[in-house]
Parts: sequence; C-alpha cells; structure tokens
Amino acid sequence: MDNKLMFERSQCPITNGLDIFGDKWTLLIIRDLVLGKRRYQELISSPENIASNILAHRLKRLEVAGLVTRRAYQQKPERYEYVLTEKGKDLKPVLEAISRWGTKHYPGTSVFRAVGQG
Amino acid sequence: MDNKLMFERSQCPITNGLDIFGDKWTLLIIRDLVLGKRRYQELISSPENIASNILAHRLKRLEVAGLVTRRAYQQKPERYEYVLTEKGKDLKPVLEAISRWGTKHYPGTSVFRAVGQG
DNA sequence: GACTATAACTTGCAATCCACAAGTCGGACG
DNA sequence: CGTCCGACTTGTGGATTGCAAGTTATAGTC
Repeated sequence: MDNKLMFERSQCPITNGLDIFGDKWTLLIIRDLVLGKRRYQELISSPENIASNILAHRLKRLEVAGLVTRRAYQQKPERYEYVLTEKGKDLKPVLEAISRWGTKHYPGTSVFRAVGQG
Repeated sequence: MDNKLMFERSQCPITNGLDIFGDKWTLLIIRDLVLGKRRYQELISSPENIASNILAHRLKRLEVAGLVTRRAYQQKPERYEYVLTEKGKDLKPVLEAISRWGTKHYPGTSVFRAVGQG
C-alpha cells in the first residue's frame, strides 16, 4: 500500500525510475552495492566523496522504494548494513549501459570489476 | 579542449555520465528527442510538465556536453530546434534499460514507440 | 575509571538549485 | 495598431545540497 508515490509525474517507466534514482548520487550507491559494499563506511569511502547526510537520505529513500534492505549485522552496539533487493539488483543492466556509454565517450574512465562492460 | 569538466568527481564512467544526465529531467529530454521531438514547444508539452527555465538550462548543458545540436530551422524570425548527436543517440540503450526496469517493477507504465522494450 | 577509537548516523547553516509565474523579443497576421 | 506564436529570460520563495561538527553506544587501552 505504499503505492502513493507511483506515477507521480507521468506513467512513463523512465520517469518513474528517475523519481527514485534521478540524481547525482543514487546510482553510484547502487553501483557500490552491486560491487559488494554493504556498510556505511564503505559507501562513504568511495572516491566521489558523498556527504554523510546525503548518503543517509538516499539509503532511506532506496529502502522505502524497496531497492535495498537495511539490517543489523551485529548487536551491542547495533550496526547496520545495506543489501540490494531483487528490484535493486535489476538495475545492473542500467549501470552496465551507462558504463558502456561512459567508457566509449570518456576514454580513460573505468569502474571496478562486476560493473564493467557487461 | 573542453575537457576540463571531465573526471570531475572520479574516473568512473558512471560518475561522468551522471555529471551530465544525473537529474530528474535530462534523460526525459533525451527520451523526447529520441522519440523524434525537436522543438522547444514539443519538449515543453510533455506530460511531466518541465519548467521552461529548467528546459533551457538542460538543453544548454547538453549542447555544451556535445549530446545535442541547436540549429535554426528558419530565419525571420529565427527559430531553433534541437537534434541528438551520435553521442546523444548512444544513450538509447540506457533509456531502454531504464524502461525495461520501470515496466517490470511498475506495471501499468508505458512509453511511446521507439523507447519501448528495446 | 577516564581516554580514545569506531561505526552509523544527525544537526546546523550557508549556498545552490528548483518550480512557478510572468515578461521579453522578433516577427507574422488581421 | 493589436494580438499571436515560439523560444526563451527574469524574479521570487521554497526545497535541496554540501560541508563541518556533533551524537550515541560500545570496545579497547593506560
């Protein structure tokens, strides 16, 4: 019943995707999660230097949208990690397509393993 | 020699892509251009209701980045249209991937022809 | 037992960006 | 002379972003 933010701007699937990940940071977080990162500090330490408040905000949005799951990996003190759901993992082809476009038009760029040339 | 905005945040091709189209509107403009729209009013009249100042700003950025070309289609009065370069057209697979993700996870959405299921 | 470190955040604030409405400019048309 | 069209530009208030610093809970060290 959390479908009240669906079809916010239009019924276009691209629009609905962009309403979730249409910004400078979200797809980079997904990229890191696809690459196997799970913890807050790992995400923070990516070379793009995301601010901690932005990261927290994006992770919350991704959780609400059902792309990631937040869960405790230890108690005392409670520490949390983030993992992609199937819906989140399904963005891998999108990352691959962007990566292919980027490496073609900006030679010299490179991602790490797993999100390379598909 | 306009390569001073390359590698702004990192050498990741995804990051460099997002520095150009990482927002809520740019990929929708590209979608419209892929679908054959060319004129300002056509772009304005899309269902997502982009504001005119945002559209102007994004078109300028796309032109600077080399994804679209602005050219006059008539004189007296001068009127301009926008067409995708090869670099811009190369984003079609990205749009298709997003579209596929959107239609899978938000059933009921649909784009127009040409940017459908690939 | 105070002191430092770690991890996952939260808070405050200035700067920037965005959305909405309105206005501009150069003609064509009546 | 006045209205319309099309491609923008300008002004304003509100939302978002970026940066630095702070908070909370616990473990380890002196």
